[in-house]
Amino acid sequence: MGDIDLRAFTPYLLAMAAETTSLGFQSTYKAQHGMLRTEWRVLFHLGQYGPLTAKTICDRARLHKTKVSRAVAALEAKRFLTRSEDPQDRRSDVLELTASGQKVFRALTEEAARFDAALMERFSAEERRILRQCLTRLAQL
Amino acid sequence: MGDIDLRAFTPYLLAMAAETTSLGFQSTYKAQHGMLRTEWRVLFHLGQYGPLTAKTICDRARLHKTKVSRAVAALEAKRFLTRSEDPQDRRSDVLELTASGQKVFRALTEEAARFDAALMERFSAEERRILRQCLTRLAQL
DNA sequence: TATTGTTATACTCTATAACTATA
DNA sequence: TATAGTTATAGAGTATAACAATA
Repeated sequence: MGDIDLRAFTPYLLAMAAETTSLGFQSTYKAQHGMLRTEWRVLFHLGQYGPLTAKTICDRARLHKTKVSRAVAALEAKRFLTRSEDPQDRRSDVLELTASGQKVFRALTEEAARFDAALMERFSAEERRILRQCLTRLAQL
Repeated sequence: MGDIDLRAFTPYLLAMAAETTSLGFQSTYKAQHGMLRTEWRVLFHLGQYGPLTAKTICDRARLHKTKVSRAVAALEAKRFLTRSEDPQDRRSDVLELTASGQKVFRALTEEAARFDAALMERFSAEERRILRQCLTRLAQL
């Protein structure tokens, strides 16, 4: 060996690309709305799919229940969501975005779409298709 | 908006792919050699490019001096590198891998090459080329 | 004055175990 | 017994400021 360059090592390249691209969007949800990454992911799922229990968010977002629990508490403190008792299972609460939470969701999804479009602008349609396909498969290992 | 899926958001996809692919290789340097990610990166640069000062590693690896400082101390404690005074600048030490450090470097680079080959096996030559090119550009933003 | 490197501090992120209340 | 959710704790990652020694 000895002829490998770290810049040719896929996990390294992925980590660098993820770090670089995340930083830009991070400022949108962090600086503008005081949210952490997990909070934004939980807010996104509630905005996109409607009222859900924490368990459902865990399954769909592939997040551990402790992360969701803390993100939900933080979003509740910011008045971005409310809880109501789940009639089918009293261990769970159904979580729902407030009007304020929905407003932030819309602002963030719009910002995300703009951000992604700006990122992808530098690639051809073919490159974008292959990039997305490769990343999706690597993420699902 | 509202029609964006988080799985179509490039920074999210990159983060997922990076996390998934990193976990596998992490066990190699962590479990087998007790190293953290930054230590492996510093060790790699010393193994690949020979004796360097901390400053040079900072520049080449794009790592902050505090991270390099702590990684160097950890690698020194493991007897993977030694310091010697830089004749040109007494603020710096020249860092050099020990025989033990070189052995670990060779083992890890071989393992990295195998790991990468196994990852890329599922893609065509064209897909690999485009993936690498896209990631390199995204990492350099 | 500026740079190299170290130490201190804080915050984010990840992972796990232990606990509660319900099922 | 098992599951939904909470709390506590520790380790890892990131970022910044302050400092000592040297340039």
